[in-house]
Amino acid sequence: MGNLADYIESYLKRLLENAEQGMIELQRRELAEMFRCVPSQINYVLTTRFTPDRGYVVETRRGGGGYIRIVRLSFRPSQDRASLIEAEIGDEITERRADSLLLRLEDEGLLDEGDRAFVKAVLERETERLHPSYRGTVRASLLKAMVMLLLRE
Amino acid sequence: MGNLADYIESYLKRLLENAEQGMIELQRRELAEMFRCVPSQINYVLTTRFTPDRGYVVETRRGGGGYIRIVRLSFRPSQDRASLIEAEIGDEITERRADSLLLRLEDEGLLDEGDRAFVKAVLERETERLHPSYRGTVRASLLKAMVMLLLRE
DNA sequence: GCTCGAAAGGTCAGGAAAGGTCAAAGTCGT
DNA sequence: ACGACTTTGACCTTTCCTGACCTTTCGAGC
Repeated sequence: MGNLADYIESYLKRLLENAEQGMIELQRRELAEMFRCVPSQINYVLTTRFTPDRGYVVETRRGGGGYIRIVRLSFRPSQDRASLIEAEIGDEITERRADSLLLRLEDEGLLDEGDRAFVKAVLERETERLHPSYRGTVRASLLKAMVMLLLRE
Repeated sequence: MGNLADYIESYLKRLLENAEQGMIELQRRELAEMFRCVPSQINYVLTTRFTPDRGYVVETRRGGGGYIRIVRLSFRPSQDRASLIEAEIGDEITERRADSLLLRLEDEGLLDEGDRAFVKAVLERETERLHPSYRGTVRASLLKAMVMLLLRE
């Protein structure tokens, strides 16, 4: 754990711990100066460490007065769960597999009947008019997004 | 949030909050003097932040006794959520309009910062690898699905 | 009424100040 | 020596702010 990216990561996480609302805002250039590295190193840290899968969202703005904002999601889908969802769903999924995944989540008590029905209905409605060859991937995107939102705490 | 445009934006929004009928009227020159900037800076703020997509309408009049009027459009009206969202998003949507809509929902207090950022991030991630000609429709599907899920309850 | 000048607001292009991207080079563990 | 991860730097895009110049409206004086 001795490289620069790790130091920057833990510095940012420390800031986040102490931040109200689990959100910090800073400038890329300043941070880079602080760690004496090129600015693009900051992007590297952000894209490898502060991803939605790991429970973070990064928003930025360019131009004068630009900034980088890191939000720590209140729902932190546990590492396992996030990667499990990712692995289970993948880049595309059939309707049958989507259904059975939803049923399984309901069985495990992670989703209630109403949520499951709602997600199922949205999946059907949003995919039916699509060209068949795109349904699988869109269904996967939709399912991942909604499940992530529902499993938050 | 450290630049002039942001300060002017939040000043105007504060005025709007306290205004009856969600409408304010002011003079460009005065406002510019107040913030010690050139008048055209006001136009910049108006065209970038108070757009119809974000839920505002701006009317102006030149000449003696000229003015700038900003009206805030509110969602709220009774119409049920689902059809309102459907109407607002439609079959496809650009990234810019999606951002505007999310900001508007946050403005209205229907979404918090974290949820907005999360939805924005998912839209970007799930959309970037797609063929450009499909992005608009997939983005619309994802946005509708997530917003409905978040506003349900 | 007309004309003209003053008093609004509008437009646009350019420079400066952020942050973004990508590929090549470097490092490190196995 | 290989592969994965890290670091760097050259070049790109977006956003902000200003200033020079343009258009519209009103009203005073003819």
